[in-house]
Amino acid sequence: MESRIERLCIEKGLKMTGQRRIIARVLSEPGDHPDVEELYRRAAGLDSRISIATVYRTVRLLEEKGILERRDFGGGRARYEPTEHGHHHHMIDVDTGRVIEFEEPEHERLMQEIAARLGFRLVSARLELFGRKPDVPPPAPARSLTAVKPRVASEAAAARSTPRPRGVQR
Amino acid sequence: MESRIERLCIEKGLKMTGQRRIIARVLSEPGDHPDVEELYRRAAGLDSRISIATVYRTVRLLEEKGILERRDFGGGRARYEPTEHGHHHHMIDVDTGRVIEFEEPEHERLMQEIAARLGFRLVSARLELFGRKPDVPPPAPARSLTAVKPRVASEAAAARSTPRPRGVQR
DNA sequence: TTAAATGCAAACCGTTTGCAGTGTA
DNA sequence: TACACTGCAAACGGTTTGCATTTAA
Repeated sequence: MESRIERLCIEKGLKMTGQRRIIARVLSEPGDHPDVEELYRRAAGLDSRISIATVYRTVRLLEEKGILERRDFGGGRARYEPTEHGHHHHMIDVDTGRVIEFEEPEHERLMQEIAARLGFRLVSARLELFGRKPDVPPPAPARSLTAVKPRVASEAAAARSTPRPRGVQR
Repeated sequence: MESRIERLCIEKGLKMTGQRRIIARVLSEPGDHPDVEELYRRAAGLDSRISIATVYRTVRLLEEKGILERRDFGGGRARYEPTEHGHHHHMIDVDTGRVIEFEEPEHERLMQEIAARLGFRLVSARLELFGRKPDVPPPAPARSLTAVKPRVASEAAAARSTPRPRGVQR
């Protein structure tokens, strides 16, 4: 079965290698925003003949072709999502790192207005809301936004990513 | 003459070394958001006995003390500004990298509302507008957001920083 | 057949850190 | 005098790249 992204690659004239097909398939999984390492992990799970260099080259190529969009939610790693849905923004759960997308026409209009007031033509915009579920108290070893994969030397660096809710740093 | 940040350092019980005093002074220059290299360049201009490791350690310490805030406007380098003024957001000129701060109460309210609608208590938020002056056509060697200091190997990386206006990559 | 894609390992860049020496309080 | 701070250089983590090899079209 041919994934959506695979189809787009073919349309753009890219060669569909085995590795590319796997990566395209993983990227077609809906509703998440994996970083390159996560992508690599999932892809390697399907076919171990994939190197992380290929994953990096592929997401970069796909971004240049307009098939993917790169996001930066802090933590020092780029995350990717398929380009498809219109303008949308992100609500990030600071406890789990989960990302929820939303659209907001009123907000769209307001941003145009602000830019115009400052004398600019709006090229792009980024709105990210960092929040916490009020009913669920933060789990015991509080997992911060960037705690997806525990690391050693750079944990501090990850925890310091912008914006960091006061009191959650480690 | 004692800078605002220097005073805050003393209040927090930090030792005021010559290097620290210089860095504090540079950081007190109003209305910009330098990255560490820029900070280092300016500080070294005032006193050459400053190493970049000290600049990194200082901004980190000052961030932990709540005196500075770290920003990420893409380009792979953290930028810093003094913590002082209330909630504000940023309009970034994609041609020059210049940053304009603004406040917007209506927007503040809207963000609370969106978070609540999604079932979250808002912890923090980030709104960044990337724009271009409509009257000034992009200068010949188009200076992108991250072109503050021309580099060699990582120019491509810098140009790919989120969000990147299509057609301005190099 | 050939240009594009890959794997490997080394390079790169921003940032952090270990250690021995320096300077503030 | 004690301990925070500093400089240097090496380490680190994410990302890119040179080169020889493989592979889709």
